Formats: sequence, C-alpha cells, structure tokens
Amino acid sequence: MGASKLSIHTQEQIEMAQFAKVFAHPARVSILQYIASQDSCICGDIVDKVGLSQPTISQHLQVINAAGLLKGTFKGKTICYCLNVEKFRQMQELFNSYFNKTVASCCNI
Amino acid sequence: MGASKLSIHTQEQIEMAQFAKVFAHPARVSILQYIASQDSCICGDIVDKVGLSQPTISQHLQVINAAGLLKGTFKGKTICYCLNVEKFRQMQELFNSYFNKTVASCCNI
DNA sequence: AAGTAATATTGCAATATTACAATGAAGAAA
DNA sequence: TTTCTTCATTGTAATATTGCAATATTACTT
Repeated sequence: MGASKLSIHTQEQIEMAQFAKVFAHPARVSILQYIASQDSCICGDIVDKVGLSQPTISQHLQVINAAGLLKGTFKGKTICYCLNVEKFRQMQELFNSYFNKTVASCCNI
Repeated sequence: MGASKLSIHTQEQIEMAQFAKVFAHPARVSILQYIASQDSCICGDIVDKVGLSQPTISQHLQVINAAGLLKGTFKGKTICYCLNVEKFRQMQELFNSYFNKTVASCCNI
C-alpha cells in the first residue's frame, strides 16, 4: 500500500501524528528555531541559515504552516514569517498530556 | 533526491527528528498508549487492538524500539513489550526544552 | 510600464514509508 | 516429536517524502 490507514485511529492520535510530523525532519526543527529567534520576524534568509535550496525550504514551510504553527503575511515582498505561539503552546500541551498519561498508566513505573 | 541531508543539521535537531518520527504515525501513537496501559506488559494483542496486520505492527514496533523507547524480552512465547520509562521521560524533557526555548525566543511572545 | 527581489509552484528523480501475504524461527503444550 | 502459538523476516506493491532546477507569481521600486 504505502498510504496510512487513518480510519482506524482516534482523532487525538491523528492530531498527535500531524503535529509530530512537523518535527520529524531536522530541517523543520531548525526552521522553527530560526523563525522564533528573529526579532523582526522577517525570515527571508532561512535558506542561507539552514542550507537547503529555496524551493525545499518553501516546501518545509508549507508543512509547518499546514499544522497551523505559522502566522503572518505571506504575500509580496514584505513577507513575515512568525510563530503562532498560541498554536505552539496548544501543541505542547497535547504532547505533554499524552506523555504524562502514557507514563502514568504504565505497568513499569 | 528523497534522502534527507543530515550533515547540515545539529545533533540536537537530528535527535528531535528521530524521536518525533516515532509519533509521526497514528498507529505508533496508539501502540505506545496500549503498551503502557497493560498491567502485565504482555502485549501480543496489539494487532487486535490497533487493527493492522501483524507484520505491520511488528514494523512499527521496530521504529519505536530503534528510538530506545521499548524494553523487555522479545524472544519466544513469553514476550514482554514494556515502555522504557526512563528514555520516555528523557524524550519528554528534550521536547519540552525545545518547545520552551523556541517560544521564549520568539518575537511574537 | 519595466525592472527587481522574494517567495511559490511545477516537474522530476531518488529514496523512504506503509501495508500485507507468505514464510521462517523459536518456545510451549500435547 | 509433533503441533500450536507467537512474533520476526522477506518480498512486493502503492504511496509519501525529500530535494532541486526551472519557471511563475507577487509586490515593491524606478
């Protein structure tokens, strides 16, 4: 096959997987760090910083954006990539909740 | 290409990505939840629980194991899949640290 | 309007992932 | 020993991901 079977999983499991996919590539880990570290939120030089081609970076940004982790204006010259801090925190909560619940119910604790 | 360029990333970024990959599929999110919830740590019925074929589950278990998140005996009938709680906590720390650092340095906060 | 700078899109090649059927291996039970 | 149960491995097909060159788009500037 190759495609994931989504119908058999819960909404929470699918959501976790979608968020995790954002961090499942080192380039995206790096991009998010860089975006957050920029005072001005003007991030045209992610390409130089990360070391991948412009189309590849753009592709990674789409993945990050699809998860709702970006905000800003994406049109024209005055592009501003910003971290969507609310969404980011929300994701952090989801991960933490999952991690804590999982360990808490473990036979092994 | 298709293969990830690893040489341009830091060790921390690569480690984050490796851990995140474990959760980047809903089946693995589900499997980990289930393993942790079993009192006996005898987890032969993950297949029934998750709803994927036995070889597929075995494949997912390899991914989880490769990240160091399992421990137990994997030979013979008395198979025991257990969560490696120490490693799991360690991973949680890494995520939390990354999340907190990222948001803290954000222009947007 | 024409030029320029910044990013997105498209198309393609290489590789990775997901899923399962068939088979293999190893211990437990008869 | 034979059989059963349980899980791992192998082989294969379908799909997804990663990466870049080439091109298109967008908005600002002159």
